[in-house]
Amino acid sequence: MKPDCSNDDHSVSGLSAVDDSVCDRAAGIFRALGDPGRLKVLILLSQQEMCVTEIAIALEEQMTTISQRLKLLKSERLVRSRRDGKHLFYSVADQHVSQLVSNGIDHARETDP
Amino acid sequence: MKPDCSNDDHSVSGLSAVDDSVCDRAAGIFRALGDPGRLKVLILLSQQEMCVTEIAIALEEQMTTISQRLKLLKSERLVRSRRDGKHLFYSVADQHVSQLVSNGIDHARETDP
DNA sequence: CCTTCAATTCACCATTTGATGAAGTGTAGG
DNA sequence: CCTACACTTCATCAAATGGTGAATTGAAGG
Repeated sequence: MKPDCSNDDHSVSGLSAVDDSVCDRAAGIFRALGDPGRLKVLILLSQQEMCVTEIAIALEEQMTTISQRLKLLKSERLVRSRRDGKHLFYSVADQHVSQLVSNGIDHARETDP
Repeated sequence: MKPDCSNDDHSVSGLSAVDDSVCDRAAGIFRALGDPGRLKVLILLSQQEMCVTEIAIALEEQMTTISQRLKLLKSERLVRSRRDGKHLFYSVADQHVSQLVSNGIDHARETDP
């Protein structure tokens, strides 16, 4: 039974008919970005490829903490890693990710402090 | 002390020098988007203005659940509300929000299933 | 092989989160 | 004013989350 305020549907943006699995995946991505610690890692990696120790030093955190964050970011395919000798170098998975992060930061800046 | 893998900084994108408070705010926004339930509400509202009851029916959830989600989304300034008689109509705060959601969905679709 | 450095995994903890039902606002109509 | 409807707030609780130190894996170099 429809409530008396119901409106007839007229889809607008490219957001109509979003598959549940796609929705879950998108939420997973946003969730991964939704922690200041992980976001800082991504901001760093948007600027340059870095190894775990470097990130830990830059953010003044324990290496194990950074490793955990990277694990989650990687499980959402937001970062990639490449081994070089003893080091594992991480970088943003693709330009799309930096874009997403950048958009979020922009929006954060635009809405009144 | 620098690790032997250290690289000289050469900022690239518009993401260098991100204020801590901005970072926290951006993370807050992403966190709000990072739940399938809330994301579904936003996807609905990206298409049209709706009252709480309508949203609850559309998503087959309890009204109190939807109300809680809307409260969080509003606290992050992702949605606006407007009263009309007994009804409270909610809509996306601005086009930027739909854009952000849309980008996330796109990214979710692009990365292999 | 043995040691060292880099990084991950594991187990544990406190904290946060999200749904839920009961109770409380607030608006309109009789 | 009193009732009905629309919605929010509150308190509760199980589940998920994030950081931490100890133990583990993995790659050089002697």
